[in-house]
Amino acid sequence: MTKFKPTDAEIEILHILWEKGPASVRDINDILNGRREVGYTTTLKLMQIMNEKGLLKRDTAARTHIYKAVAKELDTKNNLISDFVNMAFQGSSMDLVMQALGNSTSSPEELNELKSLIAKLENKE
Amino acid sequence: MTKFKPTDAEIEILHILWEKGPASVRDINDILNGRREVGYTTTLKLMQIMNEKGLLKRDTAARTHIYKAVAKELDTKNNLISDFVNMAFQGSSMDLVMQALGNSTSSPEELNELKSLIAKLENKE
DNA sequence: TTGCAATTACGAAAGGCTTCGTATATCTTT
DNA sequence: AAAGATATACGAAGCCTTTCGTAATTGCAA
Repeated sequence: MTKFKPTDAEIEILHILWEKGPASVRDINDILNGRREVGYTTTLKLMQIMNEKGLLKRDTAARTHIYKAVAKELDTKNNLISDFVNMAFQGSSMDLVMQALGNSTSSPEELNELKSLIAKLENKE
Repeated sequence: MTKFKPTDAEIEILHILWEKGPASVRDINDILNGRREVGYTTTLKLMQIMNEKGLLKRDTAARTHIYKAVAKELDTKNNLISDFVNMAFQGSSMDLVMQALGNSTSSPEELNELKSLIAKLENKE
C-alpha cells in the first residue's frame, strides 16, 4: 500500500477526476475556473506533477493527454483522515467523530444511517 | 471570532499548552524532545511566531518568558475540522464522520457515548 | 567579579506548494 | 501554405513553514 499524500490543490483535482472520470487538462481547468480563476498552465503543471508522483496516470496517445486518477478515493480519504486524526486529535478517531458530529447539522436520515453503522460495528466484536 | 489557522508544528505546541497549562520554551522543548529531536531555538522561534500571530500570549516579566495558549481548544479543533471537511469531503461532515467511524476500532463504551450524542441530536430537532 | 550557562532576538537557509511566463510543437481554419 | 489557436514542457518566482546558527543579554556560581 503506497502512501498517498496529496496536497490541497491536488485533492481538488482528484475529486473532479473521481467524479467525472478521465479528463483532459482543459476539462479540469474549465471546472476549476467555474469556482475561481486559475491559469491553464497552473492546472497543467499540477497534473503533470501528480502524474510524476503516481497520483494520476495519463494517456499520451493523442495530442491532448487524458488523465485519470490512480489514487483510490476511499484509500486516499482514509489516509487523510489518519493524518488529520494524528495531527489534531492525537490519534483518537472517536474524538474526531464526536466533535465533528456534535458540530454538524444532520438530518434524521443521516443519523439513522449512522446508527446502522454503529449497529454493524457492535456486531463485529 | 478570529480565524485561527495554526500549522502542524503549531498545533503540536498548542496541544501541550492545552494540557499542561502555561509553560516556558524550555518546558515545551523538553516535551517535544521526548518525542523527537528538536533544536531549542526552533521551538523558541515557533513560539515567538505564535505569539505574534496571537495564538499564544506571553508573560515577559521574568527573564524566562511564560507562554499560554490564547487559541481555545474547542474552537481551534472546530476550525480544523471545518477546513478539513471542506478540503477532503466537500463540506459534508457526515461523510467524514461515517468514514472515520467505519475505519476506527472503537470500544463498546465509546460506541455508547456516540449513541448518547446521537440521541441528544435527535431530540434537538 | 569573572566566567559559564541559559535565554531571547534575529536573520536566513532549505524545502515544499502554487502560480505563471515563455518556448516549442501540433492541430485547424482559411 | 500561412496564421491563429491549442497543447505540452520547463523553469523559476513568491510564499509559507520549519529549522537552525549566531549574537546579544541576563542570571548564576565559583
